[in-house]
Amino acid sequence: MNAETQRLYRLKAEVISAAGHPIRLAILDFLRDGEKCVCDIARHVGAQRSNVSRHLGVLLQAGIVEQRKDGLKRIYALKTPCILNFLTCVEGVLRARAKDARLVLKHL
Amino acid sequence: MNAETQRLYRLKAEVISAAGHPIRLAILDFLRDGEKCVCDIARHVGAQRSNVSRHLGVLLQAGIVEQRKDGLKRIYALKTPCILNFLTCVEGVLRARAKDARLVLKHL
DNA sequence: TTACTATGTGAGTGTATAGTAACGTACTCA
DNA sequence: TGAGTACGTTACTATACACTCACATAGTAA
Repeated sequence: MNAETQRLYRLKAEVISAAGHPIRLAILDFLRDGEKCVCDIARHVGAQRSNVSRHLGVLLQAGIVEQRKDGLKRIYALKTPCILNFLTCVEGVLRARAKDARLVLKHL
Repeated sequence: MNAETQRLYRLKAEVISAAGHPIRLAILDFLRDGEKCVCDIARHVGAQRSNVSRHLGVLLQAGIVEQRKDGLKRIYALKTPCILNFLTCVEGVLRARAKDARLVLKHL
């Protein structure tokens, strides 16, 4: 594996791990129905505003969301909604995990 | 957002962040063409075997890969190949990022 | 100007994660 | 039985990350 390939994996990992946090996931799911301001997002996910602001910064830098100013507010929106499709696959993983867990229980 | 929803986001984030590491991403990409043993994987990604073994443990626990024994070797395979579809979306994100970067450069 | 609102950011702390080296285990073959 | 191979695991250090508090900034409205 050459350096260029490694660099690409690093960039991809950056994007993926930006989505791999409970709060950021909740944010992405919330943005599914349209753009929102930080205050709404913070209220919805139930976290402190400064913390949410940081998480939004991570998503913004990863290129998953985009931002625009509207007076006092900053409005965030999904930039690449295909991220949400991925959640379907993740749910599949969780379902398979749950099934395995049930099988283990059965054989105790 | 209630506790159950939060728990679900935590579980999903666990799966996603399991994929969000350069080496683990390289492993998943390598498993695309079929099951492999740890020794082959370690050689391919160019990391220490013990390190690769840990990363495989993370992927295993997340339910993304599965494992079987074959004599001395442990063979790992993708359990939910839909994970790879996601990489297409991630590449889209990176392309958009690159495009933005070019635009910024143009206006310097 | 002053007060208020929405947001971002720096500093500090605690926790989680990555990587490595050394050791233990399980299997194979002579 | 003993040597060798393919792994996993433990213990350790270094680094990264999440969270909070306090403060800075920018717009708004009186």
